[in-house]
Amino acid sequence: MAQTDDKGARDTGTLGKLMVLLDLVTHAEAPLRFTDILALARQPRGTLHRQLGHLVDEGLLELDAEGRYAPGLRLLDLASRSWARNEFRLIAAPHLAALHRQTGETVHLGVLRGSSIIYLDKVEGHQPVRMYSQIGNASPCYCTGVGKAALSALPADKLRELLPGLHFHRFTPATHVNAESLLTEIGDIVSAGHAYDREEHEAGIRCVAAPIWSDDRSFIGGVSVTGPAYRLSMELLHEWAVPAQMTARKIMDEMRIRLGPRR
Amino acid sequence: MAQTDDKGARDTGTLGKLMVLLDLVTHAEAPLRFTDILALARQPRGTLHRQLGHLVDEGLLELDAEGRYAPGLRLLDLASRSWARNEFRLIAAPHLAALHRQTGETVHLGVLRGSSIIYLDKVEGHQPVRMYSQIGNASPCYCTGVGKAALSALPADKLRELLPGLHFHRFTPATHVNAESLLTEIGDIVSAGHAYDREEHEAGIRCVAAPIWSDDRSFIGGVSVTGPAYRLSMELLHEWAVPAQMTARKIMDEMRIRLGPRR
DNA sequence: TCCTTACTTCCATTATTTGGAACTTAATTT
DNA sequence: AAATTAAGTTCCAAATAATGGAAGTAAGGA
Repeated sequence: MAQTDDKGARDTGTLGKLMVLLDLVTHAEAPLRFTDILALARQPRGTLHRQLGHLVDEGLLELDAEGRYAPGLRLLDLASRSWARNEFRLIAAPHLAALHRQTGETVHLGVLRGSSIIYLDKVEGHQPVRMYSQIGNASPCYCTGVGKAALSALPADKLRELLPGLHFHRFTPATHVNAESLLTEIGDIVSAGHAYDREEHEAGIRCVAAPIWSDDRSFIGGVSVTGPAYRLSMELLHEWAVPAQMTARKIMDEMRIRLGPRR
Repeated sequence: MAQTDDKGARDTGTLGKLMVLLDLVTHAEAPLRFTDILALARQPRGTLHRQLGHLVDEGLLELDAEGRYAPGLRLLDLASRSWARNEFRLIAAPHLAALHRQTGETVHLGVLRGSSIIYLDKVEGHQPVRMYSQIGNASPCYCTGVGKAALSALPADKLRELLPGLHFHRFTPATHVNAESLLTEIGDIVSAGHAYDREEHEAGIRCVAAPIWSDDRSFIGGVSVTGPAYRLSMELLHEWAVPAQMTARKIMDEMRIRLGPRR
């Protein structure tokens, strides 16, 4: 099993239990106190206390003077190495830059992981970029351009496995809220070769995305051109579909050369 | 270089052992095969195999089709949340932008963690930024501007604890290679209120940095103005020292307001 | 001061990890 | 093609670490 599912995070094993806890704290809006975590994690006091202690010892969590737990900086160092070495990102980078030059809009690179899209890179305009605000973020697959494009490259059996696990959240009035309508659109995306996000994740934001996959489909991602709805009409977005698909094609070609034809 | 740690990274406990392994793989130059890791980690075959399996199950490592282990993408998602919520960075961001506008050079924000500086933010010019290439990176404290500035804010007893643990690596001819010369310079930095990096970490790169600390010294970091030696003469760098110190002062003032005066 | 709430420590019990060895699979040589 | 070597995987009794109920301590009111 190459990719870990959302389900994959079993809470068995010492590491599994600790990762559940780490997720709980990192996904919170603000630092959590011991009692808050106690209410969320179904663990006895003593056990939870020691588990949090271990995570703090390792720098995965930080405990401030007011006794609140927040994500630790150790994660940053680990992640920067993960990102710096990621082969897919390294291969894609120049092609993303070219697509950005061609379109003048923000370009994203994402990879499917379980039922989430993790953004690996972003090329945007002049302003001093808040890259991290996007890179690394896990977004749902059912309401993002890259996500839906990726789903269109998923073999039918994997797609059937994935769909029941989705929890549809209505981010905007345009968000898919059930598997049926999503599945219908995925059919269209397969034929067209590209996917649109019609303000489904964030109001006022549109994108067009093209899927990227390895021959054996063990790896699936996508590239997108994103921008504000006031500037990107659906007609203009349609024009960027072909450049996006060509960029995806070039990245796939280079992956085949660099990583071998099987994958 | 293996320079991260501090007393924190004990290899006792299940999590500690797994983190040692995770560090080993993330710090490697390239993906490692099982046998490579076996040679590096002092673990029996069976034990190592199960440990790696757990890390892969949790998405902290990834195992490719050729049986090579690489850092996993789960780390990216965790880290992006750690970064997005970091209070110090959020407070500092507008002040970094202002310093960048004033100097026209690259501005860095870093925090001392053990004997490493972890870069938390970066503001640089127009080019589509490779932020992650710097953000999150752990660099040694003894050869970076932010690092030496941070050391100058460390209480004497903490500094004495830290020094013997340093492993001096001669990155360039100008790098400090022993505690004595470093200690002498730290004395100068304390008086001056700012630190220079005279091409000590990377040839051709200079910077001036000012320390940032909380009242109780539980938190120590720094801000720097960095640029190529051909453009930043030592004289020009000297001019940026005051703006850097004023930026540090503003950040500290705001931290005192937002996080309470004790810290 | 007493009372409540929040957090921390203790330790006999329980569950997980350990690691040597046997086993399977893949690659290389004869 | 068979034999040989190397690489990776699985097994299970013993060793070790995690568990969790309960008792202890500290902080913040009334």
